[in-house]
Amino acid sequence: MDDQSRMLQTLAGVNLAGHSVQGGMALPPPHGHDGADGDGRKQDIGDILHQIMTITDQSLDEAQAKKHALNCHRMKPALFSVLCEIKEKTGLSIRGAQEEDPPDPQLMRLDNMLLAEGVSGPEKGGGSAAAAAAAAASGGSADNSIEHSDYRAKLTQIRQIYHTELEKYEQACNEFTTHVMNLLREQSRTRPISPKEIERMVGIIHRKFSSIQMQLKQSTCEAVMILRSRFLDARRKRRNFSKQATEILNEYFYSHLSNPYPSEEAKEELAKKCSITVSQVSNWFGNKRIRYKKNIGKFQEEANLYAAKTAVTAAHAVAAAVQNNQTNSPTTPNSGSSGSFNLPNSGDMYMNMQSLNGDSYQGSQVGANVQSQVDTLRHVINQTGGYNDGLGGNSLYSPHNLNANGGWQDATTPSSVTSPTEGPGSVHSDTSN
DNA sequence: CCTCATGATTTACT
DNA sequence: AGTAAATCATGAGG
Repeated sequence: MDDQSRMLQTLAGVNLAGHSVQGGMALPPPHGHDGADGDGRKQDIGDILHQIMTITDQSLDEAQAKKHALNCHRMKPALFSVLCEIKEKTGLSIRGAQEEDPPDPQLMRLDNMLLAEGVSGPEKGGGSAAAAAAAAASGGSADNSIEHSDYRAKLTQIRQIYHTELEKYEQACNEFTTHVMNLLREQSRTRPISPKEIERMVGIIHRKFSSIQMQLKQSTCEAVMILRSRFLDARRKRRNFSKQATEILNEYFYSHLSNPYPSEEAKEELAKKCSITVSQVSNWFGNKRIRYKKNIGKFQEEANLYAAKTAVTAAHAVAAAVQNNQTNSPTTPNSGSSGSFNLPNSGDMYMNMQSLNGDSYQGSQVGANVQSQVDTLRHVINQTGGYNDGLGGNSLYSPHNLNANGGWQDATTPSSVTSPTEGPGSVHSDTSN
């Protein structure tokens, strides 16, 4: 105790020497120390410190009286300031390092996720972004609208709970902070509490509350994840495409059997025609290709069926095209329909348009394509109704489209497409019938 | 209930 | 990023 008081005394002396508290020191000393200024002050401060140090040893009444006396002491402001400074310095040296904590990566992750899911962030979102994304992934057809609204409703519920809880915590945090601040301000009249210390205390409170907030965010994220996984599970519940859609897809597939890889535009077009999404079209073609390749025999009948169908459609198209060729200048045939892809039902020559690796055909190529279409028709029409369903090569659709590796022929140089004597996609057979 | 068909997902590859 | 291949999970028909 004595050592401590001596130390404090020294510190007080040192600090007081060069500070604004000097103003206070200029006042006449309380106990009539009229001697040398420096010595008198030191003695004075020493007395006060001694009183402070021994205050706990005294009885309550006595201490109360002393406290009051100290409070009223004219040296009090100066001493208070010094003590604050000492406290500040020792305090800072102790926790200086942990004062500025970096942004918690986990909290950032949670924040990002909540933002992405539309739980936090602007009200308008309301998870619609996430729902829309999920909708796009799930197909976005009308069938899923019920599930989407359900998902959205649940997400909104989570969002509401999250926000009310967050608000509650924030309010509690603010109330508690102001309470503590008032308390500290009040105490600062009797204890050396600097504004910085109050600030630090507020920081501590905020950190405590933010940890609660993090828990809230965590559980909200969990809830969203559960909801999402359930929604994704629901997505798995598949529904067969409509007969019409399957027909359209099959028609395209079998008329492009040499290269059944629709371009992005073709996929979009098919998706529109079938009222499904592009990814569903991709899925369908992926499944179809692999299943066709695995068991060509099984698909033979189907292939022939669609070949006949396509041929009949193509007949109309060719007839129209030929007529068109006769009326138009041979140098610019059919230039009007360039780039568009139409399904056979529309009566257009979509097969030709769509050939050549999905590139839009050039006007000069149309002549050749028309020619090939005519050839195709000659073969196919002759064979209509006469196809066999054997597994061998004597069928309308032969597995010649697949190369030795089991893959489809190189799309960039499909001989069946470029050859003017063979229709696109080898729709016709090798005249085995 | 069983089986097959089929849309969707996952994984690995390029 | 697009695809093949394997697999999952459900729908439909018997």
